[in-house]
Amino acid sequence: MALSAALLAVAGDLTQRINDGVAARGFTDIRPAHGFAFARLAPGGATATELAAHLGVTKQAASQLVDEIVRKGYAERRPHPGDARARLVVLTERGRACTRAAEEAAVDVVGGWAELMGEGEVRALWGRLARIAPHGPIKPAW
Amino acid sequence: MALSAALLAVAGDLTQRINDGVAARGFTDIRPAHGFAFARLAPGGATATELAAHLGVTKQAASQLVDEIVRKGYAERRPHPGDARARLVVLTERGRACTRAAEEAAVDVVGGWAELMGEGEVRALWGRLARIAPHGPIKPAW
DNA sequence: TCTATATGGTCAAGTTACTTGACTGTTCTG
DNA sequence: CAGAACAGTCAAGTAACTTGACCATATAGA
Repeated sequence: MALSAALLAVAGDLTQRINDGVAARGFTDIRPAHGFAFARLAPGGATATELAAHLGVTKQAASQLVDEIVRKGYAERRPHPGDARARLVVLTERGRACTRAAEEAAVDVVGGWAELMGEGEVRALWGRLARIAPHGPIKPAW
Repeated sequence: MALSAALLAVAGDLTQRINDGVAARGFTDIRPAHGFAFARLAPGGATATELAAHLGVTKQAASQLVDEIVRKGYAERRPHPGDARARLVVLTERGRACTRAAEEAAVDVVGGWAELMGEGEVRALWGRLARIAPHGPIKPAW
């Protein structure tokens, strides 16, 4: 159970720091959940239902999240080529800028880890984590 | 950012599996957050304010959580020896049984990891995590 | 000691990020 | 070309928090 707490502590700390870094770069109106949505949208966009599956929430919740990021100018809805029911959600330039800010912030934080334990160790840690739960839920379950 | 997602995936997966294991052992009316509260209460109890600090929530939220676990029979409030303002929250036998169930479930899950990557690797992983964010937030920040 | 401030806890109300349920319009399947 | 499956939306409900106001006790300073 201590291992579980350690994992949560690291995940929570990292998420918080990245969010702080993103806010420090001028994007103060978004939450970490939006960042994980951006990650799914970045390579070519996605539908609301795909986003829902990625985040582990209902399609209604995903749709609400899309409403919000569209309203705030981070994404836009386009007609889906090849499926008239669906709408493709794609990032705007602002959305891509925010995603870059998140990447920068993540590099900063993980760089701090590298000072603590060495670059190779960080890579090894990453590799092990990726093998344990490759399709685990992104959102918290509690 | 992929590292962040991997961490969250593992933390979420582990938390979920432990909770499922606890439910399978007959404790179906609690959430992971309660488990983290139990971990703080187990060695001699704690006040609501201490619990709030441990979980990273307001004292009101902690107090509500205590109300709930008291109502469900997992803990009880006692007068605090040496501070008439405070009340010491201690686990009941049911609370301790639930904590043991959580430990068992955790052992099961982490045992699965050991099959995947070896016992030594799991220990190494644990050690590194503990060094990265020894006082990170237990609760999700998003 | 007495007073001022800090602290532990509770009560009440408000907020937010979800959920469930019902519905429309479009696309697959046999 | 009917009927099931699916993308999306609208509306309402809910759970787990939050903020704010308050009381009782404790601690520190004059």
